[in-house]
Amino acid sequence: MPRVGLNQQTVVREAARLADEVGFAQLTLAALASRLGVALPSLYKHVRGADALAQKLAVLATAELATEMTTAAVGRSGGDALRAMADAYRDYAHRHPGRYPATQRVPDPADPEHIEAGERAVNAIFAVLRGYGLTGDDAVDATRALRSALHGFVTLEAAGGFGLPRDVDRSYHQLVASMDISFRSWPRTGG
Amino acid sequence: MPRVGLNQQTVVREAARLADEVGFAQLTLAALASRLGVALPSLYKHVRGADALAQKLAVLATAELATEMTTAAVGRSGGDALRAMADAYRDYAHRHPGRYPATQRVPDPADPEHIEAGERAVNAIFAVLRGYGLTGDDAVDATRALRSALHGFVTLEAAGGFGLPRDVDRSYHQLVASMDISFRSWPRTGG
DNA sequence: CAAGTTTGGCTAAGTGGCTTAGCTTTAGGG
DNA sequence: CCCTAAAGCTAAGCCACTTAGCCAAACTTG
Repeated sequence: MPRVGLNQQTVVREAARLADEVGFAQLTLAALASRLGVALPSLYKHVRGADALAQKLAVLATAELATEMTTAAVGRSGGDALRAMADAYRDYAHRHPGRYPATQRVPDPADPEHIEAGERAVNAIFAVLRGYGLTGDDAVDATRALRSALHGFVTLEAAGGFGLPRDVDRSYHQLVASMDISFRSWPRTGG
Repeated sequence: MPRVGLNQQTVVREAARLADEVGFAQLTLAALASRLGVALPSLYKHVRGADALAQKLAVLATAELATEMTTAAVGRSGGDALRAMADAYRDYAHRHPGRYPATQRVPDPADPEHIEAGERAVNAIFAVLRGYGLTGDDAVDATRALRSALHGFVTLEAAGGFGLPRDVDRSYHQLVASMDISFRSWPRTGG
């Protein structure tokens, strides 16, 4: 049997591509193996199992998303930065419908790369909020609010939860605009 | 074989209880059958399969949630109504961690009960927004924003996505307060 | 109350996913 | 050139869902 020459990285990368094509929930070791041209159990030489694969995919996707959020906000501030980051966020979810859900997995404390990626994403948001003068507890609250709004919107959109004909892009822009207003007049707690 | 006397309603109700105990993702026909004291295939006399069960559970949970949201807002208006409804929403997700995820399934057009439940939930939100003077396209956008924020928060919270020590209840209240501010000064489009 | 019918239970069997065990063969290093 | 580590394989088992087909309980009706 000629060797295909896989390693963990190639396996995870192909899993990401496959997930984007068929959906995160339909990402299966069987499909991945056949896509890579090996028998299913061969994958276990590179990943510890289905759950570990999802975990590694989470790292990959979180890192990508963090990078795109950071890049979008660079050189901007205030509402400009917020809009750019929010657009980058939703854009990523659109371009990578299979990877995006993976990013919601809570970072594995045993995986430094995962921790780092998660921190980069949060720090990108923190940096934007600093432009609104939000720090400390206020920044934590505002970060949670922003993550909730963006994640919620993107998730509902992907699930087909927005039934009415009203344009979805516009709704998103309104949501971001309303967050901008909120951050300007955030109820300060002095944290 | 003595009959247990199941019907679709008892099956779905027990599924809801079981989901709350073990989690929606761990809700399995095998576990449900053993809980009900029958063999697994017997369930097929009452439900068409695992997917249909999830669908029926979605109807049950959506109807419950819609009722609680509506009840919470009754007799209140403006920020009062918003806070009451938001609290009811998160409270439901806390009390029914297995049912809540089921509510995210998009209503089945072929199931009038499901459609009705979904409409009741949306109408509850619409009613609250009317208190802010939001109607037409503005109300659609604002509804999407509110649903996104609440769903996103509750989902991230349930997933353990809020790592920092900052109190989560307070963050939620801040989020709701910020939505209140947003709705007061919603960027009108004249829809 | 008896007979017939409906129906809610059952067992058996097949599919597809994940996982482990253990073998073989390739590829690379001494 | 041989030896070892690793990358592939097959076989086999587990668990979930699903379908088919049987049997007995309960209801309906004369």
